[in-house]
Amino acid sequence: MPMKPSPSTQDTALFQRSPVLLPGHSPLRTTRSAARSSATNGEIEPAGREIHFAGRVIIFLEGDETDSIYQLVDGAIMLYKLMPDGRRQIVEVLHAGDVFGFSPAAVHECSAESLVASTCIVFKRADLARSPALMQSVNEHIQTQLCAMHDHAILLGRKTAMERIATFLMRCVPGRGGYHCLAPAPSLERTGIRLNMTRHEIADFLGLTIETVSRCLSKLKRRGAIAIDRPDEILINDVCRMCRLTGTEATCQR
Amino acid sequence: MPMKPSPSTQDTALFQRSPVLLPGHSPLRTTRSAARSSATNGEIEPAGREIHFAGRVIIFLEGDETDSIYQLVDGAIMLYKLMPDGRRQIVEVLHAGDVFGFSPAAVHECSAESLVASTCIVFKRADLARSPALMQSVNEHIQTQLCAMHDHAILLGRKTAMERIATFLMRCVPGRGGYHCLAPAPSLERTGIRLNMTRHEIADFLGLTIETVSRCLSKLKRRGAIAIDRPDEILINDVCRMCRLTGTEATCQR
DNA sequence: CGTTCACTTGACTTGGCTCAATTCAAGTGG
DNA sequence: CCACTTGAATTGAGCCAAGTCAAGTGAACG
Repeated sequence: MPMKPSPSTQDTALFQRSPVLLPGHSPLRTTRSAARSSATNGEIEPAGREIHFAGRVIIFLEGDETDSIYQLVDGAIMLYKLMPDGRRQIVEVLHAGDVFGFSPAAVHECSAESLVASTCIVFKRADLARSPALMQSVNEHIQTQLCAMHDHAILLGRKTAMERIATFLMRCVPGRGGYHCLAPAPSLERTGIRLNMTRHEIADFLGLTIETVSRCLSKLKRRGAIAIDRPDEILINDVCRMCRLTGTEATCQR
Repeated sequence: MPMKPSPSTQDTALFQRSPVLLPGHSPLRTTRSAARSSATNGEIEPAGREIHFAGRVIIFLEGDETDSIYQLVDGAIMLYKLMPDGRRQIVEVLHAGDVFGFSPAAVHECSAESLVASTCIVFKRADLARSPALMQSVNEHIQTQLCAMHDHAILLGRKTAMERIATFLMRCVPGRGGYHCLAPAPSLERTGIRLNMTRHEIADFLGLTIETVSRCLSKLKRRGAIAIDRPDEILINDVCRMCRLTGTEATCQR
């Protein structure tokens, strides 16, 4: 799996060094959330600064100095790492509740970019130690994320290209994505999903190439398993059948 | 990367269902550590139960019910997941300080087996919320582990077989293993390392086959980069040269 | 001034060839 | 006997190179 560094990946690293500041969405224009108001939505609340990002905005880069941690309130964010020669791996795709931005050092160990318009709460790392409630919330989410990484490790280490794509598509189905497929899920038959990622990003998340991603999706379409309305809007014709293609549907009874 | 499920992997899953209880090392024969003594070694201390394992003992299996979390005090433990057809992925290799055993559900999301004789402290999950100090410690370690998983994701998703092996060997070098290669490390030249894992386990950790692992090591030996004293005792002739083979040695200056 | 058409651009798809890593099959040695 | 090594054959996924498609952009025209 050598994977020649693709030029567009390189571009991201070389030419988007500074965040893409969209008018009215500057990541610097922050809103101080009511420091002592009751929790906004049951998540972390004390002393956090709320920040809004447009989609496709670089939030920070690997190596940037930092003393903060982030919790995603709404939206979707990807964390990625680059190898010196430009190979990229998207290491996590985060959703509401997920936390990010920590590293054992004073610099970020990976880069973060929003996939869609997103809202985060930012804290100083030091605040964590002071607020048990905050720590509690971070702790719970980070545990779940570590488990998700375990699942992703088996995907990257052992699954075939088709199994990876099927797993990825299942991730995007509301009820299922995360963990053990909730067998009697609300969405049994066909479901439309929105990917919010380009083929390139999907490839870099799943450890594949853009062409392999495209080919697998085409094969699924040919087989009638999915319909591709627009590149990032896909209709899964039978969710449980898709689940069976993931290679890990041990528990699903249907 | 389909990877035919190897028969021995299957055996582990099917025939070692119950922990291998070695005489005098039963995981059930636990020692209640002084509940209010000063911290044993700077790690978590309140209300934890200390447990000792011999090497090669299954600590728990994926799917086992649980309400505990573990912190490894000393030794080495691997966490792994199996696919229904027997493919295995070792998702983490843990060392002193690392925590494990959590999952979003009431059952373990992966299996744990000791690589060498090990000591753990076990807590009830509920204890976490009660003890800020405990939570603090767990939190710090889990953050580091998540970052290590990020590194492992790039290994599994983007590195070549040789880069994976080199990365793995570097992990085993005391000063280096974890994060960014500490350039002016104590051990510059040759270093002996002990793997504590079979070729099979290394393969399942790195997303390769046993033969590929063996071939890469042989190639490194032929090149004079390493000497293989015994299968799991390896001499790295030039640590910094090895580091350069990992594909991610951006910072190392030597 | 709005419509049309040629052109550009970027993302995606498809085909053909290649090769790294797997698979299969013997060994080898402690 | 089991773990590991080695060789030979196979193949899944990568790499290269076109080709398709949709969405602009802009100059020309009625």
